[in-house]
Amino acid sequence: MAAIRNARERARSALVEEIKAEAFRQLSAHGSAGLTIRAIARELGMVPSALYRYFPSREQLLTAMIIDSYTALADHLDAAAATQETHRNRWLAVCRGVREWAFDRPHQYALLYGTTVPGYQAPQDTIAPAARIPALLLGIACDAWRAGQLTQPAEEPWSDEVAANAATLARATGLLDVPPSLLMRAVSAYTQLFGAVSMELFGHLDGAFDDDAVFFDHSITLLADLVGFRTS
Amino acid sequence: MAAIRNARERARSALVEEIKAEAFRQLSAHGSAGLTIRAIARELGMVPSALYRYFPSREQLLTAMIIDSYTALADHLDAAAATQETHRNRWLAVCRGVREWAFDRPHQYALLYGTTVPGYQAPQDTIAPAARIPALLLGIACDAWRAGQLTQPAEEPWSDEVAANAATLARATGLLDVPPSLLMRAVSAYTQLFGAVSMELFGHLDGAFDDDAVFFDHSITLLADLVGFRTS
DNA sequence: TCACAACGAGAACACCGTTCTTGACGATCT
DNA sequence: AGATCGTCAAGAACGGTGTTCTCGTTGTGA
Repeated sequence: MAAIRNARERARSALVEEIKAEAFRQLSAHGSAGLTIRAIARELGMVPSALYRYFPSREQLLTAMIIDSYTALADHLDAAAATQETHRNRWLAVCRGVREWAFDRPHQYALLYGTTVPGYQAPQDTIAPAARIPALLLGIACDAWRAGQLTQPAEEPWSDEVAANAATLARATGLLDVPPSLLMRAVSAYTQLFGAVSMELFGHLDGAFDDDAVFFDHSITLLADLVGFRTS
Repeated sequence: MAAIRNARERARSALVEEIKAEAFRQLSAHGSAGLTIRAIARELGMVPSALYRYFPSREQLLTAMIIDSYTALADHLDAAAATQETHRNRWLAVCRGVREWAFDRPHQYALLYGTTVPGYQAPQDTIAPAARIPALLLGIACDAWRAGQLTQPAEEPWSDEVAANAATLARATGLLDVPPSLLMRAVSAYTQLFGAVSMELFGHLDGAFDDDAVFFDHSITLLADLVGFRTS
């Protein structure tokens, strides 16, 4: 960020932050459907049209909130990973961190990982912050492999098709020094992680367990084993 | 269903079906945000208030659509399972059926498995049709076990907490004759399945693979192994 | 045949996102 | 210092939304 030039710009960016803060308040209180330009303006003592000086549309405000949220989640996960020594425990801490973060702010999680497709558009600005999360997980798995802390995956039937896709994945992530099969397993675990959190949060596990957290923990353990993390 | 009594009731239920059909048309064309009472009425040549004779609110119309959709998906999956002989192939066919169904009608899938609600409410009427899908998956896994077609799961560290939750799961599903660890694994696979479909559909896998279908197939194979399905 | 319930139409209410115009204010240049 | 110009908040307005209510009409069951 460039240094703040003058009072006007300072006031402007302060107001942008205030608007987002109020928007997050509305989001957590009433969900994204209740997040309304007019309500934000009302709460801030402005007139609705005034907000258009700062965000060209409701959708762009949501985009800004999505970017901030991805960043907040990624920071939260970085911090969770930093608390653990072993690779396996770092991986598990990140998984638990996702669930924790999601349940503390369900509407914000839903903004990121809930329905995002009216014909689908992921604004270019959101993809970089969003990519931090899978990158963190894959990074931990790769670090473990490099440190010799992963059990060798059993040889598996490995068709040319799968091999080609695994190679593309390696290229897309820039992780070319590890076995592609590891990357595939890690991405599978990544989808399982968010599947488990979303299914629980959105009520698809209601009534199945006494304590969903225990199932979640068991579930990420199974997947950590699948990726190959050694029990320390 | 009771027999249709008179012309009025026949007209009524026909109109209910027409409204839902038009609503599904709007849903697939413009997404759930573009699904509007007024647009449906317009298309049907009625006035908006007239629809309130048939559905007391937009939300209740959506609820009816959700129930129909769960039923359609479950029927689709039943049919997919019926095409296969071995337990493993039936399981895999169901997994592929979910993805297939979802990508044929993304908005309808999002209605079921995307963000469900501000503050959450799953109307009681939706839970029975929704439960058919996990029941189908768990049923296949249990059939395989009863038929001796599952490899024994390796002994795993099995805390009292996990055991208690597994027991609750067995009770909730009524599947008391199979190892609880199998049920836990099957539910894990269930969350992974919908995680993989949702992540792909909602754009969280964009750019990772040349062909997402290949990754998906590989992924469900990994999880089928985890559940214990023998490669035939 | 009559009374009642169900029905469609229409107007109205309170919201929503967004646009446009108007007037004031602050920063900048001469 | 004064004129100028861009930025800003306000207000009114437009077209859209879900929903409610009233009012004739019309089919149905007694």
